[in-house]
Amino acid sequence: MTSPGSRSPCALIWFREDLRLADNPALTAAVASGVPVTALFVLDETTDGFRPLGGASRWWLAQSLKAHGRECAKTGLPFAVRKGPERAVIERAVRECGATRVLWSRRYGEPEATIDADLQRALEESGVAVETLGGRLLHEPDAVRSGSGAPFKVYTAFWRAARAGGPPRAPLPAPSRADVVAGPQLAGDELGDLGLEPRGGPDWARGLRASWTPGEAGARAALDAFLDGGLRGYAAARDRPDLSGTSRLSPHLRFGEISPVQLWHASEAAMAEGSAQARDVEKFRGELGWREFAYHLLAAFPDMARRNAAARFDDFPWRQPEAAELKAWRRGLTGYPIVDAGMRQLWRTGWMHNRVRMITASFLIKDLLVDWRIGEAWFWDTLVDADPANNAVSWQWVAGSGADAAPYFRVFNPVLQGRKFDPSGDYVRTFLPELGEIPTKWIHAPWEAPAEALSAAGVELGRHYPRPIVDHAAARKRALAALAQVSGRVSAPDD
DNA sequence: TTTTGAGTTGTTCGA
DNA sequence: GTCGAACAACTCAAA
Repeated sequence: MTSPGSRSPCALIWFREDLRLADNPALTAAVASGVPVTALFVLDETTDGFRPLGGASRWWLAQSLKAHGRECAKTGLPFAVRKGPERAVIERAVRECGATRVLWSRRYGEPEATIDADLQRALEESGVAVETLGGRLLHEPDAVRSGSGAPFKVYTAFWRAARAGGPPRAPLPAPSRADVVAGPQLAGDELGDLGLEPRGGPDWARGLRASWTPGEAGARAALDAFLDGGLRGYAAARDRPDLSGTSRLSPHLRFGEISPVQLWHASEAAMAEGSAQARDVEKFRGELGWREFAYHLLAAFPDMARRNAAARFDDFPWRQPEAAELKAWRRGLTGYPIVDAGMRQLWRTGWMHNRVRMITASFLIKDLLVDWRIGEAWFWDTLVDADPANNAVSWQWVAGSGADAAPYFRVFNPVLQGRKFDPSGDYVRTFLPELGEIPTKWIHAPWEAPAEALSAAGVELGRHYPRPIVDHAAARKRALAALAQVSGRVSAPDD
């Protein structure tokens, strides 16, 4: 065994949630250093405090790592994947390849940020240079502050302040094969041995395979398709689950296959060449803004996935749901078509339209009065874009337990929402084939349809499709009463 | 310090 | 059918 000192210096790029070569500041810095570069990804399922990835995310990660391996190979960058505790794996890899510098893109949640800081200190004490760069976000979460220096708790103010700093930096090109000086190839684990993909049992990943192309090239293709057709009219169409009005870029962003900086400038270019209107581009950027805001809040409230940001919600009288109720929600058998279509889209494709996420979440929280954390956990397990910041912040937003003060009366009516945002009923018909023949007039409330219409459509309620498991009007009253219990109303002071 | 206007995404009721 | 007001009271952000 040779001592590290006898090796020629090299740089280790540690890929994490930035599985891309283009616009990757850490990678660009590694390549620019001029020393040979080698790359590593670590699958850590043992370190204390990490939230295990959900099933859909594990599937995505497996595909994304394969794709990333191919991209690295094309560029001449040695890439390996290893399983084990991050810190020990990185320290060992540094010794093995004699790395004199280690680079990575920053992570923002906990315990990741602390683990990174500790590792950086340890490496630097042993004489290894460490460079941590941004790349996941447009703005560092702690760089945007209100006038009083506190983190923002209201989106509009946050986004206004964030944008006051000017447009984001220009995106970086992917290093070319000629740029890359290949370092030593680290021995790695076979992807198939990592256990990321489901084995045995029903092939639930089939729908995911049919719906997505994970990886940097797939991300680029999704962006091109969006720029081609989706961005024009985005402001209006993004709320319509029966249209293809959204970018569907969320899982690619989640795993860093594409960066928000790239998306920002791509939308800028589309506007410049006249293929998109300012209104649509602004709306799209606003969605990037929500992602930024979620990370901003997560930095301020690291417990966002576990605790109510508004402490008064700790006393909220959640119901202990019956197993059957929860099962009906998860399987899409609540009897409310828009809710059920959403839950089945989620199960089948690993993704749900944003509008329908709000409706299904509102139904669980407000209609069934179930603790938002139960829903958050289900989404975490089943969404391919399950993001530690977005998922937790969004569920708390619907619950009203988030940092901002939500109007107490924000309770979604699943019938009205369905009629308003899926007016054709095509979204429901796509995911609830048993309702395929029901006329649009009753598609969102089949129990209101006359008996003849139901039998003509071949539907017997309670047999082919369930009756509503709760009465929404009554559930709404119950939810408002429960919310009143934790309202900030101060009882009369007895002074 | 105090004040003021606003707060992604809603629903219902009554005119 | 359409429209505007009402729906807690609170917290946030900025003036």
